[in-house]
Amino acid sequence: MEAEQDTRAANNNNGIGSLYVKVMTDEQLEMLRQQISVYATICDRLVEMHKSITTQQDLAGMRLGNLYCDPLMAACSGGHKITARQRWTPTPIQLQILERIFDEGNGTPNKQKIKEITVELGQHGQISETNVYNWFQNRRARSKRKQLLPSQNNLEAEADAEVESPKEKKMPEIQETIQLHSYENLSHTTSPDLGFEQLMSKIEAASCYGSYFL
Amino acid sequence: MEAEQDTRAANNNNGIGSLYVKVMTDEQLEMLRQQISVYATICDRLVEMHKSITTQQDLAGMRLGNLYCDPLMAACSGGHKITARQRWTPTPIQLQILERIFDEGNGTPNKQKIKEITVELGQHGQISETNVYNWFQNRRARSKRKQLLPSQNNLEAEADAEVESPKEKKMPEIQETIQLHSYENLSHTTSPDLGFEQLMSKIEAASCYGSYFL
DNA sequence: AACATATGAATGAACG
DNA sequence: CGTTCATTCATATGTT
Repeated sequence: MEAEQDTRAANNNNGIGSLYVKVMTDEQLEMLRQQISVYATICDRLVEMHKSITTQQDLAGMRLGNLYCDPLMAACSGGHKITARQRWTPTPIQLQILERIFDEGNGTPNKQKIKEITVELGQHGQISETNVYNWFQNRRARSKRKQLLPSQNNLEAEADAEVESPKEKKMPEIQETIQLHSYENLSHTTSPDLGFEQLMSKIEAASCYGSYFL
Repeated sequence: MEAEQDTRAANNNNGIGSLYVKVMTDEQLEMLRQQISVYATICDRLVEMHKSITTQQDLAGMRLGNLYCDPLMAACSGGHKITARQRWTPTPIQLQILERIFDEGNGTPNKQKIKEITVELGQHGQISETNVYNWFQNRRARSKRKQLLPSQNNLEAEADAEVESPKEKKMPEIQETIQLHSYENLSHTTSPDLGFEQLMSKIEAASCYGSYFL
């Protein structure tokens, strides 16, 4: 298919019959082909990987956590984009109420209380008991944490500040569960699968070509 | 397939378009551009997914075959400290097995059972009896709680959970490869990585164009 | 667009 | 066992 159009390339930018056709040189065309086929290959490989991995993972049953198919969502804003929000966000009013309840002290709301609160907040927006529950959990945890780290500094060690918390084992059994690792490091240094790195470099190459054409 | 003649004909802005060489019309060029950019986007997304997934997996302990440095590690003075993960995270395979056992009913595993399970899971990653014990405790508690808090509409979760394959396996390393379906379903509605399906359809679309150009 | 922060949610562990 | 804590993950939002 790339036989005889060299000639065209030569005169493709004269203003002749105004625009009539844009032509590409053989080389350009060829480059495009390569690029596309590279992309196609990469995609296939990636999809393959993704499937095999997710199959395993989903299989495990997890990872399906949060889907909010709020029935209301459909109703919201006259027949338009279903902005399926993936996580609940308290409305200002709800937040206000929550904060008030939280400040009232009274510690952790029990189940009954949560139900009540949920009902109350429900008048101001979609909400579930779980949301309320989580909110209090997080609120408590984070307010506590704030107290503890007003001025914390470490020159270099990043995340693992409070590393060793000497845990006592209550179970009479073996509790040799310590597991090492910082996954950041691992994932950066050791590639999970060899093919991936190669793909990445190919993608970069492709993008490189791409910058010319796109 | 049908395209070649047609597209040329489509270049009708001027009759002169009939340069009888293989050039690309604006439309074709545009199509190519779109195709490439689609591929680029797809690749990016896929790479992203892949990374996040493999990261998780690493996290989950896939890669910690090489273990924990023990108290010795503490002695590793100086700047380099291998950060130890403080809490156990089941690998997908372990999770799978645990879920299976849980679903089998049989309530709370007794000590003996826990020992057995621990041994079995130990083949797939570091784990202790305490971990197993806790896992069952939590699993039970939370599944019970879920009944009481019907608010969150995870309508699917249940159904999917029961799509368990009747396939029986004794060997823990057998991978069940079902449930791609449920994954896909989830993706259709709203899923954490919403987009995979869309990507797939785009890829198909791209391949479609591709069949012409490539 | 890369990076930072806030926060909802998930979950292992611990407590009473 | 039921409940709570602590940590982590993921996403939404904001900043440079």
